[in-house]
Amino acid sequence: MTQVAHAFTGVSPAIVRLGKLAPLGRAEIEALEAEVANSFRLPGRAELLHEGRAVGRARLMLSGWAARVRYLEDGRRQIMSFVLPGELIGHCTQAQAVAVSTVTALDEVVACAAPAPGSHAALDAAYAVGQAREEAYLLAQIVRLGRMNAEERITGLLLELLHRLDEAGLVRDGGFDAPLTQEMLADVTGLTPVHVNRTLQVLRRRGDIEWKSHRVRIADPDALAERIGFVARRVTAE
Amino acid sequence: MTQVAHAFTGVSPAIVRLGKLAPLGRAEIEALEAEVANSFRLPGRAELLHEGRAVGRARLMLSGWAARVRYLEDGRRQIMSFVLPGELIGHCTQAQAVAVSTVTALDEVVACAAPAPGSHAALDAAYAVGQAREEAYLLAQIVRLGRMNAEERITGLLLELLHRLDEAGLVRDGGFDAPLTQEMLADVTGLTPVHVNRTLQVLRRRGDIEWKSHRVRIADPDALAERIGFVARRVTAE
DNA sequence: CGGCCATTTGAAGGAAGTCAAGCGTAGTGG
DNA sequence: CCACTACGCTTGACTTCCTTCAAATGGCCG
Repeated sequence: MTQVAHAFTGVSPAIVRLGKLAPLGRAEIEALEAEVANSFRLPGRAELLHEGRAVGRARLMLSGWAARVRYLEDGRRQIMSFVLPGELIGHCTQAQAVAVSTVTALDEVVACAAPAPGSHAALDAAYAVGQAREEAYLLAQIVRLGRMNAEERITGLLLELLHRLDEAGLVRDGGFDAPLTQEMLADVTGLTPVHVNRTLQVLRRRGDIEWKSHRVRIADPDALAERIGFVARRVTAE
Repeated sequence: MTQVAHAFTGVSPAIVRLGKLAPLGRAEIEALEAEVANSFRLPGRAELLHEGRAVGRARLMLSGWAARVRYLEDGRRQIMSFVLPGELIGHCTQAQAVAVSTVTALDEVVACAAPAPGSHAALDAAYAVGQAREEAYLLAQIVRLGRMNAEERITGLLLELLHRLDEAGLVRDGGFDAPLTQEMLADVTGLTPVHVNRTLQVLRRRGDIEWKSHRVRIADPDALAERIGFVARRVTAE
């Protein structure tokens, strides 16, 4: 973990996203920036949290993607969810907490300590909303895996990612950068890499998506959402 | 919702289970019993929470089973998780919270208001642990649906239920009562009722489980857990 | 007894998995 | 500059697990 300094522009997407969960005041932004100044960088494959080990202080993802993963004894791997810029790792209200899942960096990740809860009410609100969202993402993932076919799983996931990244301002020209290989996509959708490949081809030929060298574009998100019945869930009344 | 009174013996499993999450003192037990005295009864199929609607006060399941469900437009149904006696419904730290899933009673359910957080430290600790467990259950469900075959999904789920019910003292002779039809089991495991039926037959013939008229017995839980690689996750250091 | 619901069974089809090989491209080192 | 490697993507042939459709059986209760 190397200490590095960042210009505000480099890290702002994360704070932008956090601020959308609950409106942050001047004090909260300052508390965040103080932590951002001490952000650290992790290479791909590094572990941010290890299942069964004590959860230290919560961390805030500033850039890069991480994944909550679990391995079966015979090597099967399941990615349970992604952690994107502006999202928290290891946030919990429990004292003696132990990580329930390993969190692995998928590419180079920049993160910082999350300001401790209890000091800023607005930040606590954002944490609470963030936690509720995380739960909603897990539920959506369960529905994808339990009741959707390969096409629906992939498009549903991509639409969710589009929404989440959009909130962090990480969507440009209707597309986003994703550090995902087809194998990772298989591990998150519960499919095999081969089948993911074939399904992507169908989606590409049909003009639904473009996916080239880690850049994903969805032609018509609303139409696609309509077609597969995707809904972005609210976790809070306005 | 009819108001009914309960003898302590009728409701204790729930409190027993809650007390296992964090040691409760005399004051907490009394606060719980005060709420239990106003418990209410809901028939099967009743909704305890409706997706998209405001979450009122959290409730504590005293007896019966509930399920968090989601329907797709074409009628496909997915049960995302079960809520068992001693577990909370609608607990969240957010102010303007909105339910992220509908919760439906699977059979007759008795529940009461959960004592509000903030008044008893030990109870808050139990809530926090309960929430962490709930997350762990969702993650386990994701792994089952994403990377396990029919046999593993069913046995894995049954082992989890055995553990959870055992903590509430609801396991007798190595078995428990489950208000589940094979159709519900299909909806939770992401399979079809027909395939659940065939898989259960295999498990029965092999002597792994008995399942007759809502009574489930697992012959050798430890051996079965070993075989499919089931692990009950800790969420807290001892 | 008759109706209803859950379970069971059979036969056939399909979505996704497995195995194995062939590409393309980027990085490395002689 | 060109092997040589490594990794990710692509393709083909074949298999399997699970689904679908449809009908039969069994238990429970009015």
